[in-house]
Amino acid sequence: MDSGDHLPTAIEFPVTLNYRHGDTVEEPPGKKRVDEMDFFSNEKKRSREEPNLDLKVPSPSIKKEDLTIDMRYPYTGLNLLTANTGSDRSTVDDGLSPPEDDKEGKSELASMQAELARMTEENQRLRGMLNQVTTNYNALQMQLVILTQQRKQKDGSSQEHERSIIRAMDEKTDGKIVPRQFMDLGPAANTDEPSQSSIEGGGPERSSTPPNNIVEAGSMEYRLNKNNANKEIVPLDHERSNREDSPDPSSEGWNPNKASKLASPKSAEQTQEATMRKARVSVRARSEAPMITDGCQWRKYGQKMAKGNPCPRAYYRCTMATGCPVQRCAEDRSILITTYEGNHNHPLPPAAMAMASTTSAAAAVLLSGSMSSADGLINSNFLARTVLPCSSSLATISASAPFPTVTLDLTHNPNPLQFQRLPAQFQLPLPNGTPAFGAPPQPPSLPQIFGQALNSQSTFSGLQMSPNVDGAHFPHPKPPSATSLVDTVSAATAAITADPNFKAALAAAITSIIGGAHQPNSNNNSSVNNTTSNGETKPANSNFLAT
DNA sequence: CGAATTTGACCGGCGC
DNA sequence: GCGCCGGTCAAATTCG
Repeated sequence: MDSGDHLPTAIEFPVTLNYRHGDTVEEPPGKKRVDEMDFFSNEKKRSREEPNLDLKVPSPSIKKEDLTIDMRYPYTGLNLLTANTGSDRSTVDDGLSPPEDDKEGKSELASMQAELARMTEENQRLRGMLNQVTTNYNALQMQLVILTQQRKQKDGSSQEHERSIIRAMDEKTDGKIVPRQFMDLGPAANTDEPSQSSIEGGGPERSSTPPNNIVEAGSMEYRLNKNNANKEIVPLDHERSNREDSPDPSSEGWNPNKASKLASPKSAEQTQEATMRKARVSVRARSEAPMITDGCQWRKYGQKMAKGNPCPRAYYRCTMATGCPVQRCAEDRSILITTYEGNHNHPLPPAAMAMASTTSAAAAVLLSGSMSSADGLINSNFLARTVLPCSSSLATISASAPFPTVTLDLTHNPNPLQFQRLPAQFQLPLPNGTPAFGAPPQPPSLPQIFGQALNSQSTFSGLQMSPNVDGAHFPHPKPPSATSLVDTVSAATAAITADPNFKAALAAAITSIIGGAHQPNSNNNSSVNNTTSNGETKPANSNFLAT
């Protein structure tokens, strides 16, 4: 990340949305939905939280033009407002202090001025600290670039270049080599059988879905142990209050003993899944359609009005096993935000694998630096640009959410060949190019590109579909050897077209494959595919739609 | 009539 | 301790 992109740059004021609630609502008189009540309570609270922009100058001795708002530390809450009072305040009758309090007022003024001076000094000190941090960051980035170039000169091959970048990123983290999930090429014990309930049950209904499906999707959360080379995981239930991934190993959030107790023998494998579950991949796409058809079966189980969002957030659960929270974008009803969370624990149909590879790639990029919230995000953002060199506007990474979230923004159409005509129903065509539901041939979407890339490269062992895949049989992913990995990357590189967006997409897919090829089946439901789970956004119920 | 959706209620986390 | 809020449950309703 560079300082310009990710450092907070402005104080954000709440945005008032012109939402005429109830335009399309026809409710029986006397009946009030809870969501509606929620919304209005939100409105009420929002109005309370609105910043008062009418500056009340505390004293006539302080002129408005003397007020300086220092926005360089917008999130620190320190010294945001400084005032140059100029003259002696006691000479001005502010109407509040009776004349007999002049002495007391003077002393109060003196103390305030002293405090003001202190704050100004602290402000300058913080300013200096920020400058130093920025300088250090720039120096580190320069070192990284130099290191990368040196390694590139040593070995001109593109695959070595990619690996050197990754190695450089590893070395950048506190000088320690931390194994990356997509570089961990150890053999995968990926021989678990598919979930019986998912496969032989012929697609379990929610009513018959075992409770562990729900638990697996929503209740069990794990935290990655940054400081353990084996990437042991800690159930978050035991330290939920420390979810913010404190980088400090001595902090309460990280207890090695607790971690070792709680981690299973297959901790490394579970870490893969845990990190994938921990990460969220948000996909923004322009769509007026009610839902994304990504090949999976989703069942709506709830809908809520999110705070500050005129569009309702709908919740879907994969009826094949997994669940994901989803929502629709607030600022533009034509934009669909789909948040994917967790892993499928069942085979995916080909169409679903395309999207799964997309989200998995994004999650891999995100989680490649997930050892901590601090350097992890730095690394992630760097990797987002390294692995996805042309995706600065395509992929963004956020730490604001409870889970680290990478957002794939498909709302921009950088290349008309690829994105010029997203159908009204945002569909993910089948990998063979046949659009689902008989839609006419369309330019490929990003996930479709992934799917085609995957199918065109037979060496892609991770997400590769067998040539005779028919949707009823889903091959177990084969763990690639180190050499086959190089071949894979090489083959993928050779397949990259001149289209930079295709390059970025393919790079993401490669990352996905490398990172997920050995993704274990560590949970009881025996995940077969190395993909992230898919959530899917549906449009809000028309009764709730804002206008 | 079974499946899917809707929607009011409930629960737990979290901030004040 | 209380209230807000996100997420989930489950009964009621709708749909095919």
